[in-house]
Amino acid sequence: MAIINAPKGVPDYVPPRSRDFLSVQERLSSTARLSGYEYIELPVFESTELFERGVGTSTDVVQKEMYTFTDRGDRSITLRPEGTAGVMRAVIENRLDKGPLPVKLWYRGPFFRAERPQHGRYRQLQQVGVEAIGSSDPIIDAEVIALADQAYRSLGLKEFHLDVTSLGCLHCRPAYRLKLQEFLATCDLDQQTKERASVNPLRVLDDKRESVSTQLVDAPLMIDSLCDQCQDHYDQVREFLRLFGVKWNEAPRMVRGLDYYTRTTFEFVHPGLGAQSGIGGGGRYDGLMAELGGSELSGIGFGLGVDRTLLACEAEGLTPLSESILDVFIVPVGVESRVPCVSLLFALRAVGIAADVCVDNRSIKSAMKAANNTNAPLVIILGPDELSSKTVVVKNMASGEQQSLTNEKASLIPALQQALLTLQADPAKPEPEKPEPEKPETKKEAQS
RNA sequence: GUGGGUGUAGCUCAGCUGGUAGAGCGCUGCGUUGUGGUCGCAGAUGCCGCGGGUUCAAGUCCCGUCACUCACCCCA
Repeated sequence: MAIINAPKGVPDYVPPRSRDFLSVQERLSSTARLSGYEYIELPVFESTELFERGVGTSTDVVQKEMYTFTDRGDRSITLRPEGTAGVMRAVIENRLDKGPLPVKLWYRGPFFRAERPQHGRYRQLQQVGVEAIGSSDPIIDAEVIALADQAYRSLGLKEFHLDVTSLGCLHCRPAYRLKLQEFLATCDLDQQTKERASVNPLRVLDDKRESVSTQLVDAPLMIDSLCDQCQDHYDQVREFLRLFGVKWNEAPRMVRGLDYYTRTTFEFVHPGLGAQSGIGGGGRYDGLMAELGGSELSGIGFGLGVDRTLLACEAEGLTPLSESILDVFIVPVGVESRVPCVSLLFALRAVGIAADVCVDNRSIKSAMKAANNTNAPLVIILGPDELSSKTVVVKNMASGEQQSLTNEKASLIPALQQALLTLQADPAKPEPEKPEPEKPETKKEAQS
């Protein structure tokens, strides 16, 4: 029988790597959760019109990357390619924009873009995002950027950098746009790029092809054409970033792929991912909510790519992010001890100790091997001897030490909790007998 | 949508100008009567991506096809 493959370009995360995926997702979102953002759960499909109007029909995302289909009621539906438009729709529809401001929300989940897959680029991608709606205070721009910066640092990432620029506003950008178009008209560009120059000239600045970029060294930049308000806003954002200790690069040619961005835009870039180096980004979108029929509220937010952030962690050698999903593994010896073992198992789980048990009546040797494979720091052995003496054997897998403890919840569970705390604070070396003469280079290679 | 690369054991890969399919890791068992990780010994596992062609003979050469992958455009 032929096996069925996953659709092109969608990632599977299987153990043990799925643990790291979850850790990345949880750590990125806990940063938002701990920063006053409320969770918002949204549908993964929306009316196609939402993205056409919100993201913009001139964008590549809308023009060629959306998964769009007609449902049974003849409605045009699209799997969401990004998060902000859906959040705005929900905020308007649920009247959150009429309540206390700013509305601060976070979300996570899958997004879909029908692109040609590549390292770090998938047709189903996972993001964690935040949106702060209803304030145009530049301090919130800086706070949002610092939040993303903090989220990455909480994973231990160090090698990323942050690009920041201002795209101006609805007042100063049109004039700049004309100026840029005049400049681009003097350049030698291919047909497709010419079309882009007429529809969305800013995006031409971002072209990485040398034949194009060499012609653009003297192109006018938005950053030099900001109106007084935008200039002031941008100056303040940068001043706050300085005060918050966030390091960034001025990136006047950076253009983001979505039409709604105004003023502050930013992108986090990691060098370890190959061509798809953006691990997250965002910006301010001052006209979006009104465009979607809501209040005239400005907003700012970001989306952080979970898939790419995981790749970044791997590139920096930070994985595995957790050693084991278990605290305790229980090894029964002989059939009579199976039920007592499972009773103990339930008691441990009930107090929040992650525990599993060996099944299939395996030999103690085989069961210990299974225990070792789980990486659980503690193993409990319970057989005929322990049953008759009402004890269990608790083995520290790192040190190999084991001790006999009375099998009574009141004393055993606190003892286990204490042992786990001690191990967490001061994990024993993996191989205390060996002084580990290996060279660090060899070890690094073996890991990567 | 355009271009390059790769498909051989569970994983990473070797296999020369065609001649009966290999390594390391992992896995299973044994060395231990109730103890894993280290060490030693033994063992299992392959439609060599799929279809066709050339040949006495194809993992190897040719054609097609599918899949994966990297890059361009663009993006998380």
